[in-house]
Amino acid sequence: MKIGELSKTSGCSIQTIRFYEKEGLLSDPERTEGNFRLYDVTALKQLEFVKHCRSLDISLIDIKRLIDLKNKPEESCSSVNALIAQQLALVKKRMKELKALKNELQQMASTCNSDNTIEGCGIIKSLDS
Amino acid sequence: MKIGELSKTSGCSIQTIRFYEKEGLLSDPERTEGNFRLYDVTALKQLEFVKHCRSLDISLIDIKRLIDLKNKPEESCSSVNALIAQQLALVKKRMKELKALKNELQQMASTCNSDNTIEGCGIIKSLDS
DNA sequence: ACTTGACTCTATAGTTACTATAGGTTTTAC
DNA sequence: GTAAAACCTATAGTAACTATAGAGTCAAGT
Repeated sequence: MKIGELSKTSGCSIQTIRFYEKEGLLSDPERTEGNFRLYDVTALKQLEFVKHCRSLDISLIDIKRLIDLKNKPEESCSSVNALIAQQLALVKKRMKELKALKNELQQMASTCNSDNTIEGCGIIKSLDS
Repeated sequence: MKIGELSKTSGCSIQTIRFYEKEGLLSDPERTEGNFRLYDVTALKQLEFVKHCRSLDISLIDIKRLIDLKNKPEESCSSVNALIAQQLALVKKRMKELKALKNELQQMASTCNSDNTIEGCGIIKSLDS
């Protein structure tokens, strides 16, 4: 299949596919005589692997590491484990931050009386302090 | 004070201060004869306003909007309210996403037996599916 | 008076993960 | 045969900074 079909099948935009290729996350595809990229099911699977990792917010560099690890099936998977654990720690940290944000924003929102002018606005006041 | 002192007092890096100025979040400061930026307490307050907004993950564009609103003290503060509400919605949405991420990552992590090889690694398997 | 070092200046490039565009080529359908 | 659709590469833009290069300014010490 050509890139347009891969794009539709995978749900990745054409530019994103070309971008992943340039970043080394997808192997260089075959080309037609006219230089069009040609993909097979293996390429689709590669792309879906990347997509799944991205949906977990794993960075492109880490995805590359995972791909490299995948290609060494006999090695220990402790590095895979470590990578996922690190990702999990990152997510937990961000969640904690967002929780604090949410609290402050809710607190602020509650101080705003929408009949008021900006002059007396509780939100602006709390941002100023 | 000069930019170095403002940087230390505020906790913002020098480059960030210059960047905020270029983006119009801080008013253009006085200059010494030798073209060094000169700040006063007002500038420090402006910077702290920006910093506080950023700590709430409010985008620079929205901070600019808030600053513009601050300068119209007689207007209704409903737009301020709307902006904060929108920010809150954003944070809530991201929290929901992260919660789902966390669950999947935890689920994945639990399938990894660190004695195993990559070949049999449950994490890689779930990423492949 | 001179030099050294700390501080500042502007302008530019790099970061992440894409998205969008320009300008050109190839293929497909009628 | 031609027009539209799909494809190609290369480059610039996004957000919010951070880092660098190369130059100018200023204060202290000799």
